[in-house]
Amino acid sequence: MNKKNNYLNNLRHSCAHLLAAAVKDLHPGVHNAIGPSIENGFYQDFDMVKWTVSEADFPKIEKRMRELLKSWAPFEEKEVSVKQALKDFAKNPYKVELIKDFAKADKKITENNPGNFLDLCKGGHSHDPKKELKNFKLLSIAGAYWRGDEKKKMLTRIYGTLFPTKEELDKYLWQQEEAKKRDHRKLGRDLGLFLISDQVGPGLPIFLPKGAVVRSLIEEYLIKLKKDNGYKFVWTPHIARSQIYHTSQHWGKYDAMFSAMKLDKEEYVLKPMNCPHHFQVFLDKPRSYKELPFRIAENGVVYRHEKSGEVSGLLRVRALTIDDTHTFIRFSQTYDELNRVLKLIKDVFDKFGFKEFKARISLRDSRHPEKYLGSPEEWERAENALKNAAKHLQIKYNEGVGEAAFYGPKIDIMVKDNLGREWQLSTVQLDYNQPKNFSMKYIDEKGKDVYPAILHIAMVGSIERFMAILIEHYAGAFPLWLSPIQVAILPISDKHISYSKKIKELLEKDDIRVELNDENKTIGAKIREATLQKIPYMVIIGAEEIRRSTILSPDSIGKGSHYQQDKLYISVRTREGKNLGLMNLYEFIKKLKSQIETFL
RNA sequence: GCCGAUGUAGCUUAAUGGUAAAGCACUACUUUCGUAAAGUAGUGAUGUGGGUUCGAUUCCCACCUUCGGCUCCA
Repeated sequence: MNKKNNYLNNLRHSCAHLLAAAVKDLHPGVHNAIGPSIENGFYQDFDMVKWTVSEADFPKIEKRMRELLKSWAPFEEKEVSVKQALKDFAKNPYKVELIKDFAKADKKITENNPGNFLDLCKGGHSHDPKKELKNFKLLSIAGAYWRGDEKKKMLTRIYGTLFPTKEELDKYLWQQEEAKKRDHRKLGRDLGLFLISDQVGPGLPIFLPKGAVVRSLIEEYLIKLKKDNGYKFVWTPHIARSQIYHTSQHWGKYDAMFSAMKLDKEEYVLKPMNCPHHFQVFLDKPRSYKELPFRIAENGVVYRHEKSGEVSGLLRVRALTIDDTHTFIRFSQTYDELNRVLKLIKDVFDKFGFKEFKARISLRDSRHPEKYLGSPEEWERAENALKNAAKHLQIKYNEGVGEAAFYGPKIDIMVKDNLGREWQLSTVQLDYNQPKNFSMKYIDEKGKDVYPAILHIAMVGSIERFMAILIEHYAGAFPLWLSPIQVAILPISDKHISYSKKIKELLEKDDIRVELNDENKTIGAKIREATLQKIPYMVIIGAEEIRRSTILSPDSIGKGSHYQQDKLYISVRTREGKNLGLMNLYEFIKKLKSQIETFL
């Protein structure tokens, strides 16, 4: 952590003390637990005992914080004995627990008291509270378990943030507002993309016609990309005998599995992952080394029992579609195949306008070889293959030692969206374990049976989650190629509808997704609606356009085949509000096509 | 799942222990309009199930939905 961050963290952490002081001042008898600084602010946990606190109390608490701040002096840490500390905090069971733990760990115990508020703290504070702690704001309230342990008591957590200057605080609050405006749940409704029905159930999104267009465009793109690069698509059903997950060793370890159902006399479950189904494809017949790399893919729907409190919009759902890919390789092919996959992943990011990304490579903890399957040499080779492939493609990465699964190392790729937020999208996992569980083997040049390695690949992860990320990334204004409606045709009055219909037909003939607004509304209202719907282009048609066109009477349009696109005129406006003026249909279609090809 | 908040029409919001208000949207009619909201009228709602009460959308209980959290360690 750099110096600047330390300074900011110290201020935020100090502000948590101030919050604790204010709440205890309002309700003597509550216990303050811990109050660290976090990524965008700080929090303070309380055991409210017999009181309650809600966001409605924030103004009152903030006011008290400001009052107390007036009398606060610079923080000073004072080392005290265990005995003294236990005496000072005898009434606070959380502090007592901490003091005892620290004593056991032989840590120094320090206290501070910036202004009639004694607290236990390791240090790292403001040297000028009156000045430095001014620009804070309480944000939200939530429950959190003491020490993050769901078996322990639930405390009340108050979140807040603080910045050194008012400008920085305001900027942060503005960014939060902006993120709220882009919230895919709000845009999903406003733009008619998807809905979540109470009758169908939480975490089970339904895609409306426009959302379904976006969804299938994403899927079609991924299918084409993969097909063009040697992947064969398969299709697998959504349930399987429970036994298959015993074979894969997921049973009992994977807690998001839905309860089993009885069919005839046997137990079946909804599939929580596609892997075992895909393995059946490999197992279909004896495989030769000549068939490797053996690549199969499917946008496979899986079902995961996410905790009820964790489902949210499209980000966390219970029915999701994974752009799943399994590649069976021989060991010597690892590096080449990784290179190939990572390159494709970069293509995907390009296509969707993610300019910044970085990777995390999860490695084994070499001090504990017993925790991993396979020999240290195999691991060494696989890990190096991952690192070298990332290096070769100039992907920045950091290493997570000890984060690998027991069956192989992996690489996860995170992208940065247009608001600067990071999302994990892709994952490529090496697996030496499942071939053994399922007895998947190929026959090598010498006629010997050999276990392949498997690459588990998801380029965008869940299509639903990816859509949520895209909606927020683009703030609902999808690039032309991905827009559910690409062109809105807006006749000025109903005298111009017939000509508009012809234009619509001609655009549709060129595979442009068009919507004709023939409602009885003013042109201003139609423009407003199309703009709010974030439709990239509006085509405005009135007397002027028709007059300029070679065919003067709307009735004559389409009669005979003499019309030509370059003789039909339209006016064009963009969703950004730019008036592109009069142009003929040929020019317009050419413009659209070229823009679609460069995926803008 | 747990803690807290929440639930009024398709959306955004109002009000009340005694007929639930409005804007947008929708429907009909009028208007035929030139680059971000034409006019008039109409349809439409208290999440579900219990309880208290003469009477509940309002108070109480349970359930459900949605939202913020539950990884960040004095």
